[in-house]
Amino acid sequence: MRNYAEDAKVFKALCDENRLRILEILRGGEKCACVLLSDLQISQSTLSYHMKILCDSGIVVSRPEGKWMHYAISKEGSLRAAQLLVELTALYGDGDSCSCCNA
Amino acid sequence: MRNYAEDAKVFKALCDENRLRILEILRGGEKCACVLLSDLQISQSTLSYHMKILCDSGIVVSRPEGKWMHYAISKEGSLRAAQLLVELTALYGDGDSCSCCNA
DNA sequence: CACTCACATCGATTTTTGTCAATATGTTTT
DNA sequence: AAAACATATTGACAAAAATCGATGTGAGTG
Repeated sequence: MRNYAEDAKVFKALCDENRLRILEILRGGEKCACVLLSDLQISQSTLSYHMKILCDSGIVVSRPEGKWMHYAISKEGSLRAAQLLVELTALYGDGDSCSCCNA
Repeated sequence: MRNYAEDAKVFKALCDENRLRILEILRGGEKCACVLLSDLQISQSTLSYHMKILCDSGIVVSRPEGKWMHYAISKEGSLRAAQLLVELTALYGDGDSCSCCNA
């Protein structure tokens, strides 16, 4: 039995344009919030909001260092997300048609 | 240069509980709308709305047959989605830290 | 210890998404 | 051609998500 709400959370992280932009930046390696903020046209509170969603999904991990926050793509989290996607769309059995209507 | 809106569309298809339930049903093979409708506690118009989103994402394909509509998971679409996820989270270069703050 | 700086949280607002009933469209059957 | 049926679309509304300014929190600095 699946927890659809939990599964959906992972993909919610990926369905906002700004969060995809953030990931694009993080693909180059770990970045601190100030870099992200200067690259995106959003306010500081909005960035914080998005980073929370990305971290909660497991795709991004954070590392506090003094008063700065560093963010990076999590290889494990990304892999889990990709595996989840594959699972959710994998056919099982022989996948024959239903015969409810066109019988 | 990426089209984030287009990329996001794929994942939007996966971030609603009802759409994940629909996919779970379709994993067993092609189904017509009436089967989906009877399995889910949603109205006919709501089902139609969700199917449109799933089809637009490429993850599901539809096949009209007379007055009935058959839906199935698209292997190609699913694969593209999984590849997209991998791309969007793939690190490039050596992925070293930024040195903007903690210099 | 007061001050500053970076980030998180809160409250309010706007935008987007999901939902349904009603209606339109298109197909089959009589 | 009309009736019946399956699905799509529309319009209205409710719920959720994104955004920002203001404020709170906690770490470094003078």
